Amino acid sequence: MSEERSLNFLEEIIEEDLSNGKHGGRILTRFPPEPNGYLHIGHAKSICLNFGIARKYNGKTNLRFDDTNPSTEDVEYVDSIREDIKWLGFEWEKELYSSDYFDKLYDFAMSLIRMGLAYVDDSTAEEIAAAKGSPTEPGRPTPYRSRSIEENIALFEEMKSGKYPDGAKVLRAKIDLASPNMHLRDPLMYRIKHAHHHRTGDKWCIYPMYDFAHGQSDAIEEITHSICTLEFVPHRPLYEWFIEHLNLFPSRQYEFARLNINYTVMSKRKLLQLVNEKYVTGWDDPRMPTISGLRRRGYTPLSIRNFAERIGVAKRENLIDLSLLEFCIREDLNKTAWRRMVVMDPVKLIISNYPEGQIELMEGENNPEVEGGEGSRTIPFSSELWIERDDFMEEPAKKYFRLGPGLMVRLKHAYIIQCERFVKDETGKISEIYCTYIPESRSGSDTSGINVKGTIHWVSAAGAKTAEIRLYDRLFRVEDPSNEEGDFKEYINPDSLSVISSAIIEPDLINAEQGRGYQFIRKGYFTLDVDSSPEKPVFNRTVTLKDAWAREVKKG
RNA sequence: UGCCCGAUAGUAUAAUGGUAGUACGACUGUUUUUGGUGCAGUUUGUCUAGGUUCGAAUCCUGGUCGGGCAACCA
Repeated sequence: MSEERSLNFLEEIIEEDLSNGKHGGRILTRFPPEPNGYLHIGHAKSICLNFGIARKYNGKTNLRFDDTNPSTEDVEYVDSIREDIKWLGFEWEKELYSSDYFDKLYDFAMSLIRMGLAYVDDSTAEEIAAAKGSPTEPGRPTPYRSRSIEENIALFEEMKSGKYPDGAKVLRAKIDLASPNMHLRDPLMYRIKHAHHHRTGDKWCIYPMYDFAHGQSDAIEEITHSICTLEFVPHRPLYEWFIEHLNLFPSRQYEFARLNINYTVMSKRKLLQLVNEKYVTGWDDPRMPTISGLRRRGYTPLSIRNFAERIGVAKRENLIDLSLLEFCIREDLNKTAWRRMVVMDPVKLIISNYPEGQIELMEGENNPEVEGGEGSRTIPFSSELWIERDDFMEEPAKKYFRLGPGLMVRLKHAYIIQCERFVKDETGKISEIYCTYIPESRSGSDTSGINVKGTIHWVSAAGAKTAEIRLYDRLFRVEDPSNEEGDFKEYINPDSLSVISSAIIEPDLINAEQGRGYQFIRKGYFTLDVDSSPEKPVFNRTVTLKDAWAREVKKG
């Protein structure tokens, strides 16, 4: 293992355990999603942590679906979770389900009852909540706390057999109603839920609570390091209480701070609202921070893994700059994306000294970052071209390196041109720009000796194809929507999506492949969307390029 | 006003009693047939008040601030 990067606190714990010979040097972690939604980038952090730590220390990682609440869970989610983890580049040792352990868990509950450490309570949810007291006042026992062991056994069996309706009874651990830790005030172990489970069907009508399932599941699998997020810190004493009293394998729980990124939200509940209330088109909307959304947006597994590595792991609350995620995807795509030319806001450019009707085939390397360019494609050139409207200024600003009356630029992969004149339509909008080209300046065999400051992209008008382009921006207008007054949805960015219905694309882009990143030169990184058809390609903008000129303009 | 967790540049994250460093961002310069990339550089920080110590970001005490905990959710 490389020691270049310093260890995070979890790696320190593990190295210490390893040097103490704990568990015979065996490391087994687990990733335990509840299949009630799609995975998001926060889960990606956890996945990279759990799988990454195991990989680093020659251990393994189980995938365990924490499916103890049938009313919120579904196989649709199981499938998407599996796909997302694989896509991120990780392989699990075993695929398991908390529901695999329902029989064992039931037996565990019975033994606790026999030890006098659990009881059936007939109180309503409200009564139990009221009797729990408050953080500053101790709780009181309900009348059912003193039931005999025999009665509890009989009642719990009846609960299991389906004799009672939902909510009629619960099974609680008998711990300490005065504990300063609310989680220890006789927590619920089982509730009655006559619901169909996506794996166990109708076999059960009682289901264990998280606290009675998670630690024991870890112990059954002999998980050595059970890594979860900070909100479970107060649950840890309970996790240990069950393991201790049931005399199980001593799995240990460790907690880290969950990921937050600015200008988005990161809770399944909120993401579900965005989907259900149609603020986005689905879980995989490219604006969503879900793994499937990021994938569709054009993010690569490597960029997300690198991101997870760079943000680090600690126990303090954090709000990561979106710019770091963007840096990570640019870093990867810069090295892998194929360059293409696309004009999004076109204006006609006519080269008056180039033979009308002539077509010349230019060559453009696919990837200048790689030796050999990963091959090349041909780009037709002719006397009529489309260029970007903002690559021309009637009255050029200072430090403007593009076209303007009398100015010269290079057409990427082609010739240097000089602007002669321009024409406006009746609305005052520039409709045509006339230039002359310098024949000796052809790209690759330039003998003109002329140096120009600017290079612009273009597409030949003859035979030009079009595509729909979807430009995405941050989903929210504020950095931390969850911490603002009122409903977080009030802070949605109304301009998070803008569509260019017919951008002009160079001919080769008709052959664009699904899953590949493209850099539209000077514009950004793009990828083909699933909505594409052969007649109508659709591209998603993954991220813009850094734009020093835009910053210059902004500064005034 | 109980218990628990935390506090280092704008944002993250190191330094584990001995030179406060790294990344992103921002800014400068340089290279460039992408105002991209690359390269070089600049910028900004230990919450606070005490204590221990030759020496404290680090250990101790008080305070302040932020977060979590009283779902038949996970």
